Amino acid sequence: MRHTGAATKENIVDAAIFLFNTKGFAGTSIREIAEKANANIAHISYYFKGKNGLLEYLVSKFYEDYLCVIEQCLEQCLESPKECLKKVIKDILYYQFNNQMLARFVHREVTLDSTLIRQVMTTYLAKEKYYFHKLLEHGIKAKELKKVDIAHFLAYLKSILNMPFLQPQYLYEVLHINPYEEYFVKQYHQQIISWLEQILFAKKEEAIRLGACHLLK
Amino acid sequence: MRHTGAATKENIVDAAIFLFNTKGFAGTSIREIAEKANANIAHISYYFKGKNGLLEYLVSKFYEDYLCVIEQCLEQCLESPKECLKKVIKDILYYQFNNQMLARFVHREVTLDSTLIRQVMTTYLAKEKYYFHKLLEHGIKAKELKKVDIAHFLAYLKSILNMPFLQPQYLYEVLHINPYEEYFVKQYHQQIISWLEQILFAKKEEAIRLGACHLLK
Amino acid sequence: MRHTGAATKENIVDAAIFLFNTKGFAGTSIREIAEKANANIAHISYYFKGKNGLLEYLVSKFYEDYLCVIEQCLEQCLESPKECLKKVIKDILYYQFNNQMLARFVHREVTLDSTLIRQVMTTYLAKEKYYFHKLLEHGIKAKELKKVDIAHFLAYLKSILNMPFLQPQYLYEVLHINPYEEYFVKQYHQQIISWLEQILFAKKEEAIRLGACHLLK
Amino acid sequence: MRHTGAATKENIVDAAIFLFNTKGFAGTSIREIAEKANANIAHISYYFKGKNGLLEYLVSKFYEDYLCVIEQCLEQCLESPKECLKKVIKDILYYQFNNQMLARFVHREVTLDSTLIRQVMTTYLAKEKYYFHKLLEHGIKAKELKKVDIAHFLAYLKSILNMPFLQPQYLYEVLHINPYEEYFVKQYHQQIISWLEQILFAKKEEAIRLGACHLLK
DNA sequence: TATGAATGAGTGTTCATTCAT
DNA sequence: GATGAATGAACACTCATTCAT
Repeated sequence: MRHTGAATKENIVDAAIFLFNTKGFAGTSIREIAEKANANIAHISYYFKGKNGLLEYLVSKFYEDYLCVIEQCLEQCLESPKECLKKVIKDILYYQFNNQMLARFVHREVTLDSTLIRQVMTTYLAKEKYYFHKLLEHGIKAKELKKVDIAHFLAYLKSILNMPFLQPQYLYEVLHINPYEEYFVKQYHQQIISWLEQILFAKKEEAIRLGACHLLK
Repeated sequence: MRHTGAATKENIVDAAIFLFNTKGFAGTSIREIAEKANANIAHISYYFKGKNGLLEYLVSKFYEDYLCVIEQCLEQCLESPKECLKKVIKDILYYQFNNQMLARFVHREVTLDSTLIRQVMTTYLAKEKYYFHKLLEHGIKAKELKKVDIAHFLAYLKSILNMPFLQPQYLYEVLHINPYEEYFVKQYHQQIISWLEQILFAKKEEAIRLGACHLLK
Repeated sequence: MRHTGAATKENIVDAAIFLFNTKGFAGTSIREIAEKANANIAHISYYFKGKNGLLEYLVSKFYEDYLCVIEQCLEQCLESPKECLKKVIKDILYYQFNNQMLARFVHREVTLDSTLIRQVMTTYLAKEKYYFHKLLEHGIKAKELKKVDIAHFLAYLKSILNMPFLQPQYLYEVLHINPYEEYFVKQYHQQIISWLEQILFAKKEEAIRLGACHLLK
Repeated sequence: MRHTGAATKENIVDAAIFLFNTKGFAGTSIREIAEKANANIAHISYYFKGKNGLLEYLVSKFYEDYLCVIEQCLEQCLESPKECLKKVIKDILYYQFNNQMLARFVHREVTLDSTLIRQVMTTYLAKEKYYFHKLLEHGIKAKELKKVDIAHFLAYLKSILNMPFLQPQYLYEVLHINPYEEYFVKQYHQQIISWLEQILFAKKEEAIRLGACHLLK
């Protein structure tokens, strides 16, 4: 049986994502991938220049699309920084939800020490940080956002944005939250917004109320 | 040359933690561990019943000590749930800080799908959840804590408690925060407390102030 | 240097037969086989799915050809059961003689307790027994053969058919019979026929003679 | 728990016989033996000078007792060579029946090529051959036995004497004869005697009858 | 371009033995 | 004398990759 190159490549990608997600990169052999993809073992080296090439391909794919999502947001968002941040958060959540297996695998693999990972750090995550940094800065200047420590806040934001996709089994089996159905993202999104309302977003009402109080004195 | 068992065993554990932390469990060979530990390869199977036995040993060790930390807190904390929660958070942070490599490795490995992980989930993490659940419930009843969705809050809390230890290189290389020096924990601890003040802890002052305001009307 | 598959495979089979014959299956390592066959160690797993696969292959090969020999005999033998039996015995002897090393190894290995052996028992040896049983029954019915206990006779026949190939060194070193040269088979074959003449084959002459005696009375 | 040396040694011997019988010498590890014998692994090297020492011990034990059986027979047998031969055969059968596992293991191991086996050949089996040879020679001289080729007859005799103990599973599973119960030995013994009556023992009756016939002419 | 065959390095594990106690 | 710990060699096997076709 002959496969068209494109289909085979796609099959390999899908199989790799599934297996890397489940068993980790180092814990998966290209034999397993080829078998699951109904492809020849040599295809992997052929298309992706080896197992590591496949890893690079998938990680890059994830982060490139990821950055695309952010960039599209930033382009469209001509409104306030706050609304823009809200949209970015929502889009990132849905992007990760729609690529759950890839997301889990990449987020896990990114915790290792390797040259590939260092590259990712300086290429994609630095860029991501830049976007967020700019957005937050603007928001703070515009007094839409509280004066928070940006670095710490980013650590905070990243951790809650990634957590459900890095540890879905914890949510599912321990907390009895099902992160695989769409209802979850909606709910989790609202939750994050609610947290940000308290932590990040400057509260106009309170300001007004306080002002009112002050006036009464 | 004969080594004493205890020292060799400890060397293996240390080497394994270091290497698993750096390269992942599947990415590390027992030969590397033995070499780094200046031990015989057979020692690993001898002491830990194979590579998987070593994994189980380390994961169990981490979580047992982890639960110990929580349990000791709960025993000592006869004060308010809120203060108890604060102490638990602080102790967990410092426990993870003092076992950074082990923590990173375990948190990463726990994102895989395997029977070992499932055991950990149902054994240790279920217990941890139980402790937190009880604490939060009490706090909410006592009106020291806001009425939050406990499951979602736990996801939130866990993610920010673990994040710096799971992804220290992100902090270090992207955010330029150094998570390896003690100053970081102190700061991060305060940060978390500050977040919780806004999200979880019922604000007495505000209540009073609001009350005062009300009186003024 | 690349070897053609067929040649390498054959080399492995030959080396394995030689070494298993000499040192036994469990006493031979695949390294030795690969070395003797001038093949890569991985070839053995590659061609035969592991050492056990190689064992199964050899045992099956032996018994399949063995049964073939018997079946061909039975097909051709349209004469008397007695003559057919004689031919089967001769062909089995020569088949084993021509595959001495394989025969010794298989006969030895078949004395172990394992699932493989049990399969052989129920697959090949049961079939062999069926053929012999049928043949003997016919012969007995036709009064060409004496009324012997078939099961016991089969045990007897098998033991003398296999013995020289299972224990050639006993013949050679203790009895000073050389079972490796063709002269031996010829002689041993005659010997067996002579034994069967006395034990199994109904003696026409005697019957006649006795009859004659009887007439004389 | 301390074992007395003698008991431990016996346990090891029993365990070794059982396991060697089942899985073969090379297929059994001293760990398994020690475990089954509830003994320390070091005991085996300690008592028997290693695994090979244990092998030698068991093989020697088997053949020494085996020769003892024959020698006792020969001493007691002051009657005719024929009756003596009958008794030897019976005693050998029962000796092997009473040491089934050891017999199977030794008979199997003796089909290998090794220096140990060569020693056994020249030490015990040569002696056995000598006894049988003498006995047969006497019998033939005394015209109690037919003039048979002694070497071939010995091969024949050995094969039928050993077969049920070397391949009990063939008897059991293929021929549906149970070689493990005492009834079998009795029956098999009679069978052998019956075969020998036809092959080896000079037939007085026939001689007489023939003579009678001759007279009648 | 696509692929089955081939490969040597590397995997985790088990081995029989030795040694200090 | 008896034994638990220690050991290096060997085990069967799988790995990712390469190569000729």
